[in-house]
Amino acid sequence: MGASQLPLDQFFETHEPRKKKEKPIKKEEEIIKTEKINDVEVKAPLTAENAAYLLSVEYNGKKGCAAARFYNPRDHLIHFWYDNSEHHPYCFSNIPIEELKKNTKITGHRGFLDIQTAEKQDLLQDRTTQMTKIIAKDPLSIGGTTGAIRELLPAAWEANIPYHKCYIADLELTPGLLYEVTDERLKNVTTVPEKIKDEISRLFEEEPNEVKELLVEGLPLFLSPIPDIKRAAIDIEVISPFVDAIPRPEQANFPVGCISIVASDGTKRILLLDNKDFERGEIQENLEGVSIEYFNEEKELIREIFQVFDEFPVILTYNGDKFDLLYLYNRALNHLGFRRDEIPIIIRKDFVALVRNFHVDLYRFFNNRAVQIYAFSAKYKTTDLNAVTKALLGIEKIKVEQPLSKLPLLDLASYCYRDGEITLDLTRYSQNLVWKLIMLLMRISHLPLEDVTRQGVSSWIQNLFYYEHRKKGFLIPRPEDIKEAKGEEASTQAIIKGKKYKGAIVIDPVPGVHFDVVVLDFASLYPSIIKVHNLSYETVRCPHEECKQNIIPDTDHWVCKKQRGLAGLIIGFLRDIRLKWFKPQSKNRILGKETQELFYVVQQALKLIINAFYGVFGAEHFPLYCLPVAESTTALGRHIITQTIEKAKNMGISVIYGDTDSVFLENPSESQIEDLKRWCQETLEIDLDIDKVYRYVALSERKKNYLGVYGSGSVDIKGLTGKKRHTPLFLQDAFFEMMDVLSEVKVQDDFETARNRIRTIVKTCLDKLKNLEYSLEELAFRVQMTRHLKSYQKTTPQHVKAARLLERDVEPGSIISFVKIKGEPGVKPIEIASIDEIDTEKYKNAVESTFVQVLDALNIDFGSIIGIRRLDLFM
DNA sequence: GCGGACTGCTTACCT
DNA sequence: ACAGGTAAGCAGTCCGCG
Repeated sequence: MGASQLPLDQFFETHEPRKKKEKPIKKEEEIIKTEKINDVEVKAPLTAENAAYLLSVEYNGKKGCAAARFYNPRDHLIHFWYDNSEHHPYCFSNIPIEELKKNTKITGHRGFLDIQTAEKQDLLQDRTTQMTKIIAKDPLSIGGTTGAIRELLPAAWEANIPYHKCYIADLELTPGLLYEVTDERLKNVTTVPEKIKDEISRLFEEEPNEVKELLVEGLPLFLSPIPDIKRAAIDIEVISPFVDAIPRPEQANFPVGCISIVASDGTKRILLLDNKDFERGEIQENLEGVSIEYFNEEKELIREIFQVFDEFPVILTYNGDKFDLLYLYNRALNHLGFRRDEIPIIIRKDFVALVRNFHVDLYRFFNNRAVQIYAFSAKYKTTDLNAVTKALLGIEKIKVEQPLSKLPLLDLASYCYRDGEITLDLTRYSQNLVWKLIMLLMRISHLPLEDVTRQGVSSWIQNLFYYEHRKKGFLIPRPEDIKEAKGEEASTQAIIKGKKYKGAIVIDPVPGVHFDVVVLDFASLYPSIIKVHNLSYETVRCPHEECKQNIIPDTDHWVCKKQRGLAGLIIGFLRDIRLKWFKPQSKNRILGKETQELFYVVQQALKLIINAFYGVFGAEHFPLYCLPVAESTTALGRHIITQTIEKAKNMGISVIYGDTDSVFLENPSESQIEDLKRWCQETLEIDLDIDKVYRYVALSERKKNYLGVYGSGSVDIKGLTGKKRHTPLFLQDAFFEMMDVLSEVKVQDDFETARNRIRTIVKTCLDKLKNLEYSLEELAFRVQMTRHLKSYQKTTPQHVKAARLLERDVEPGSIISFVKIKGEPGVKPIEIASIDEIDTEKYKNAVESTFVQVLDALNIDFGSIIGIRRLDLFM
């Protein structure tokens, strides 16, 4: 297959002219130096029989070159490979080479190596341009130190790309794929089953060559087997005398009392500091089959865990970057007298790494908003370990009644073990779904393992773009180049104050109950728009006079008719291969469970990237930020939904609601649906699909707020207060009781009985409230503190008021549980409130407004439901 | 001095 | 550290009120 003849040499000839073998060929040992972990170096070349998966590239300062790390699935070890292609860091200047050669500051720079001319394609101007390539001995000489080469130039291109990413792009490497070394070169040896390759290729027969090239490049990423890399989760507990304060990893003042190690090879260990002041307690149920090892000295315990780090190619933690590994490092170095070289941990700028293998902090991965929303449909709302495992695995952390530092040793061990176990399981459940997802995202973004799990979607997409630029010989524009070429003015005005441009539209709902509602939506609307309308930073407001007539509706922007835009090309390909192959085939039983599962994860990974594409063009910190692209995308989106609604109305269909990319149709006939779909396909070139069919939908006049009941009786609740996570539990419960009632409604007449049952629910709820039969926990509003307590300067929201009454540190992200009380200050955290302080009047209002949202839609008056007299009585 | 109208801040949600 | 749009509740401000 194509990828097995990776055109490295060809690449170097066209884009990377290299001095022809002036240097003596290195001896094999030097070229293929692999290291067995534990510092025992062995020669284990990456041969065809010994091929290994590329996991990362980094710059090795000692050796002065790029170092790649591979996972060998046979010995489960990490192997190192050092660059032998004489690749060096570089950047570009637009100053002619002769002139630059005279600049002695540059040619005399201590890191200066060479200077060359380079022909590059300038996409913004749509022309080729002569650039001067300045090559340096080390990355810091290009940038990152004072007086670096990029600072000596009036303007430098491609000077801000971290060297390891640069190396990956230039050698066209794909982390996550299988490599061997032949003829002293890294060679991708991934193979794709011929049959599948042929079938997919057929689907792309009509596509232009550029797309076919992407296909050849892309298929191995999606189809090659994903290694189930041996990995261990670790979790540490610190014995602190302070009950409420979480130990500070920077200080690491208290001993590490317990460490759990739970690994994919079946390893189950607990390392315990045998503290004689502590009660031992009894062995817990979940510790069966776990090896519990006692240490008299903390130093020995730490030494043991450092040893363990070397036994596994990948160490998993949950928040290890900010806590566990940082704590271990500082504890070992500053309190236990370890030498730096005895600690296998490196504190890097943005994360904590391991010297010889990999540290994956799952907290950072699950905290990624795109992962949370697109991969896991926002099943977890907060990203603490408990919330995530509860949502994904159905398992929770062990609940403890007393502070951790007061627990008997074996209870602590049990608690710690569970944390390790669920951390590992997060990567293992559903046939390693999360692990496979990570590996696929690595391949698609071409980012190393440690980067892809920590960086956001903008960085994934940035790297994917840069990779394609380098591969095609396109000059990567600087942010200011894009700004200058496109202007900074938006041509639309946002509805929300402080936003940069206008977004989607939401159709005013037609209030009331509507039976037999069909919801149609445009499949990945924004990605489709970007593809179909050729939107990209270089094509929107392109330099050609003749394209200026090609206006995007509702804006002053135009789009290129001459060149295919890179964004549209890439996203179009990713979208098409997902829709045409992976999504349908993931449901194809004939392929067998394993393949189906792989395809499911692939389409999930693609969805993640695809959905984020539009957003990054509107994000100022994205290096290819281009407001006109984002603005054109939403403008076309508005145009498309508006046209569709117009058409539907002309066809006599009643459109009762719509939001961004969806239209709610009341009781349309099948032929009407078909006609509308065909019209969209033919006129707008975007596919309109049936998303869901409701038995009935209840709409109020509020947007983004509705209730739909499916034929099966299950209820879809959108935006209603009763479902929001800060709503007190007693109210959520009453609300869901009402939902149960509504799910049984089949025809209009059923609302009569429903109404009576709802009346009972509301009355019971209000009665229990009046008699204070609810607990403080049930009455608590649970609101997240998104920032540090002191940062609330402008106003003091209630949850902040409550948090301040706690008189302790409250970490950003934590949930404050508070109740509303009579008199000042109006709220109290449940920790210090008592039931007789409750302000029932305020709660009554909350009950009313929650129910009113639904009753409004059913055209039922809240007063009538509980009876006006009751309301008076209540007060 | 106080309440209503208004704006702004904050959170949680929708697409 | 991907976007904008909407709802709700409260905090804070301004204005009128002989």
